[in-house]
Amino acid sequence: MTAEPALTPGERLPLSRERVLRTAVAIADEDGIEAVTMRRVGDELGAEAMSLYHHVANKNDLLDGVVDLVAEEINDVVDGLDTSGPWQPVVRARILAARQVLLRHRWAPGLLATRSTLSPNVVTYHDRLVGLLHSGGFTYDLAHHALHALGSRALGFSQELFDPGAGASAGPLPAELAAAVPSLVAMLSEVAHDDPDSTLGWCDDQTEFEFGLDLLLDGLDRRRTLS
Amino acid sequence: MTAEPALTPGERLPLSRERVLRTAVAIADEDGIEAVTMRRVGDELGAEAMSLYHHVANKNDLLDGVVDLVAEEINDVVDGLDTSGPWQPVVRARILAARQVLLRHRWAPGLLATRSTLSPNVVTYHDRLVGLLHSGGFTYDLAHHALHALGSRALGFSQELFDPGAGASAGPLPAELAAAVPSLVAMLSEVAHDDPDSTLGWCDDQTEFEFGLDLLLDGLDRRRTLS
DNA sequence: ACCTGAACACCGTTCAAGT
DNA sequence: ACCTGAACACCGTTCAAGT
Repeated sequence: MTAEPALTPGERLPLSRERVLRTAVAIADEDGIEAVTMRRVGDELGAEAMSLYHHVANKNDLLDGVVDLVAEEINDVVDGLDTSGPWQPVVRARILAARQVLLRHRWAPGLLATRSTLSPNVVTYHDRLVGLLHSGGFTYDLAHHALHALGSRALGFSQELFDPGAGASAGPLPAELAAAVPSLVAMLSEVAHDDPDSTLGWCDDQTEFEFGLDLLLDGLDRRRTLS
Repeated sequence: MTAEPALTPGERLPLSRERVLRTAVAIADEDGIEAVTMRRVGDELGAEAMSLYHHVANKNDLLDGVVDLVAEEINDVVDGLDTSGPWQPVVRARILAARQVLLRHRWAPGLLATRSTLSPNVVTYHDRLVGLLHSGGFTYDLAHHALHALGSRALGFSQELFDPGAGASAGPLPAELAAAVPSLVAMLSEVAHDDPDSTLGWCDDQTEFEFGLDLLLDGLDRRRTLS
């Protein structure tokens, strides 16, 4: 994708940490994160798996680098946003922009969640967010609570454990299962009735994300004006 | 732990799906979820890894079963709670009780997040939650939004991508890194000053969980009274 | 029917050897 | 210095064979 210096046939670009990480991201985008193996990354670069170890310490380090690369992409996007005006629409727009980047890398949220060592670019992202909150009237104490309350939502995603819509799109439930979860059945039928268009996947992820986000941002603003 | 029929020495309890799953939970509690391999579970039961395949379809099925077992433990606990009175303290107590169960299985949240097939007991848990919300005055539409807004918090945990306290407990930051994240440094120093006792791990997970939970529950109650 | 041993395909990774 | 081939330890899983 990026321009490369011309090479005589048979010649190969030297490996580098950067190329290794970008290749890993490309593989994950194409075939999912589980397709990212040392052998596959090597193959894709025309090298042996073992050659990668000169540029990343091990697979864990590679995945840390991949996460950091995605976070860098997020920072590049959100750094260009307008930060003037009241804090709430500014923070809201920032988080929704981060979300757009993650939607280009569907595997990223799951990977983010498993990393133990923290990515410098993820830290930087949160630093800027705290800056916006503070200059928007938050005490640092409230900004701190806000980071925890937002959790992964600060970066634009929320881990859904249970998608109520999964059952709906799979058609009517077996009678015995329906009897076991009467409230969900009642909820499903009413919501489906309200919105008959969305027959499949009637939970709109974006709408639900924004609902939850606004719930939190509204609540935080209320606490801000109380302090 | 549970009473077993007496066996003559050398005799062995027959395997069963239940015993396989309970053994897997015990291993995860002891040594973490990554220690749960087919070979290890077999060993622990005095059987070969391959024998497990007569009771679980494959490792994925085993992990699904493990998740469902934990969710069953949660349901057993929350079903005993008092549900009289206003919805908010009832739901709050229910979620915090679920959280207590998950704190006994630290690996469970991470596993929950990776499962694609949904556990019957997780579905049941959410069914009861919707029931409480509805009888507490929620429309089914709002209850539906509430499930998405709560996300993993409904079950008592929140995936933290970034623990601001991790840096604090690791001692003072290197100067160049501190300069790169000025807002976090300012936040850290102010919050640490407010609460000088908690020198290590100054983010109280339980306090932060409850702060975020109450933010959401308060917001939901406000929308409830508006509708 | 339930369980087993050997084997297979696939990992991440080590290491000595090449250039 | 960077890269490689063979090898090792560990997975999940298949399969034919035992009882």
